[in-house]
Amino acid sequence: MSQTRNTRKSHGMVTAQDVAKEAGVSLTTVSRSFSEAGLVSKQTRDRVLSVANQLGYSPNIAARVLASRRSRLIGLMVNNFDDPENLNLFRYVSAEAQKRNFHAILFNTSPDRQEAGLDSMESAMLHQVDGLLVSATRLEPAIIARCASQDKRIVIVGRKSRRPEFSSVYCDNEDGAAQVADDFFAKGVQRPAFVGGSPTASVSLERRDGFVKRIEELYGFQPIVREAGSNDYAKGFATAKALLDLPKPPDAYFCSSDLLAIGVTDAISEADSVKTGERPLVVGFGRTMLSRLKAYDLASVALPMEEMVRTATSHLIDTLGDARTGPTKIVFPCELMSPEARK
Amino acid sequence: MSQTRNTRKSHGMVTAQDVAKEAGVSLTTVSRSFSEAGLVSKQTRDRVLSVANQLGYSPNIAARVLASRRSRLIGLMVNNFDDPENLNLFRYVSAEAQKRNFHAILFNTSPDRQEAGLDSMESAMLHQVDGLLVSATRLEPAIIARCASQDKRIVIVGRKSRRPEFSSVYCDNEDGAAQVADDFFAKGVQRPAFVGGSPTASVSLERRDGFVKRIEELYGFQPIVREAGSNDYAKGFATAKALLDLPKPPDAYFCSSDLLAIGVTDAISEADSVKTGERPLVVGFGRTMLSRLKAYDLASVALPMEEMVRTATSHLIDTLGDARTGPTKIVFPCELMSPEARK
DNA sequence: CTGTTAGCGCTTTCAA
DNA sequence: TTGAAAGCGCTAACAG
Repeated sequence: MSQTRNTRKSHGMVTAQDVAKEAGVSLTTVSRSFSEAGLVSKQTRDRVLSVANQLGYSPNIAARVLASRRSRLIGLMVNNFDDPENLNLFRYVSAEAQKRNFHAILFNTSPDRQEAGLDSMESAMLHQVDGLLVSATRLEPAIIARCASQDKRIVIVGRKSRRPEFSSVYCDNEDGAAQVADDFFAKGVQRPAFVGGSPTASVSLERRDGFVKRIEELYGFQPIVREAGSNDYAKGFATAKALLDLPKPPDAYFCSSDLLAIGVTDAISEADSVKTGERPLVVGFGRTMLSRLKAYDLASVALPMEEMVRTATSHLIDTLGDARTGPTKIVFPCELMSPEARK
Repeated sequence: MSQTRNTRKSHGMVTAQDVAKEAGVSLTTVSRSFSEAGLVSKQTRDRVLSVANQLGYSPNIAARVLASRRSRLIGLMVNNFDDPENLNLFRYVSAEAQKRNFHAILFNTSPDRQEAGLDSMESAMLHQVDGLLVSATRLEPAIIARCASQDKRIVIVGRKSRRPEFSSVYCDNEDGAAQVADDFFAKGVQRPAFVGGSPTASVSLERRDGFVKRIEELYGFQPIVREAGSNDYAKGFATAKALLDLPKPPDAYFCSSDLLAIGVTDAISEADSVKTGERPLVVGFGRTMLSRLKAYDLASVALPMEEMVRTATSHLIDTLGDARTGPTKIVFPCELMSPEARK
């Protein structure tokens, strides 16, 4: 190979080669000194590291990825940017990933983007993400196929995966919803209603199904069910408005998220029908910051968001290595909490 | 070179080489067919692309990054995961980046993480991010130094950069705050107060300074100033509580964020002193979802979040190429809006 | 424990 | 317009 260049490459980047030369060891030894395993004597390693430090060397990730076929990058696919709670997804995924020397690369798959899901998936693949964390919502079949074909490890966080090939980490949405039904029943609710978010979002569906099922068991009839269309405040508001116009409006609303519940609550506060009569119950889901606002002080089903997200992230990272740990489901419990409950 | 392997590498990945062979062209031509520029005849290109497609080829990003020294990755450094508004940062950065075939890689620099700022910076460098988008808060000097040394392009979004070497895209926080002062004055407020978030966050400081300055001009004295400590609901609540216990509590609160304002409002609602007298004014900043909640219906200074974030992102991407476009400042106007104002 | 030797898959001069 | 060749900087067998 023509060594027409001098030690420092034209780009001014110090390479492992430079360090090797300077420390009087081989390139391999430098490489090894930078990988965790103890393939190198502490003595040599220390020297290498110190020389590297002196020279201002740091390994080139791209080269590492190319050679090792591992990127230490996990793709984070998210499509809901309306629910404030999703901020916690970013927070804990990034925190947990970084703790383990991984990083999250963001894929916005929200439906209002042109090149949504599948394209993101492609990009993700190209970026050699080691694994994929998919937030709550439904995956398009095309995407699923694409993943499967690459047998990338995928963990779905927030909802149960129907596809057996994916792991998922979630809370027991059905059970949480059933608790609400029980509560309604115990409180003598007559006309229970469910207000869901996006009818394609599994989380919302799971909560709906759990609720409907238990209501049927308890009451012998189905609750009123409305899908707001998406998980957002205005939609919750509008949906409740419509419900309040019914001849006999519901006397209790179970909403598939706190965000919707806030909207529903506000609609109720405005309604004339309510000002005269009894105030209907409203229960949300998530026990997020929103449910804690004093002005609402909403009953809500609590779920261990941080633990869920961290678990999902570390589970993903942990199982990247083993060819087949097989898809796993990790379930966390939910618990309906009244607003007074201090946490 | 020993060609001991067959066409398809052991890893089952189709390479540009494979495509070249199959299409009867050179590796170079394949590469060129995949880069935008028209360095290749339409005819050849089409053939290459079709063959590639047939073979299921897609370029390996790591190799591309290694060879080209460009990653099409922008680092997004964020340290506030409490303010729901920050979700919009993720939303619009990722949307805008993806639109331009870039991706955002997330760096959580929140102070509660051990290996916060500087380490993230290191990682960012290693990941060969082409540029860095830094959200509103203050940058540590060490980080600044590190960036400068690599002369990476950096854009600060949400606040004015004090360092001349960085570009920033922000709204005129001082002016927005001054508008609030004017409003207070016009409404006959007697004892104005400012409630800030983190005293190290420039956004909060800019808003404070703008407010204090104008109040002084109008009133000839300084408003009461309190720093909640961080931009979060509970802190806002607690701060207002303390203020309400003063012998002569403020009759108007300007808060550096809607989140704080909500907390302040709730504290006020609870206070005995208020139940009897006049209800003090509360004004927030951002005109976020929170300020629109009917239960609060908060006056707030509106800022063009989407435009700001998108502009910052595309400005960053646009200026990656040119060695020295020189740091730029792009300012958007703010406007105080009363709750009634429909938007 | 350390070094040698091949690449990983792509971009990029330089020549044709 | 196309191709040949030389790496980008690192990892990973395989020896020793």
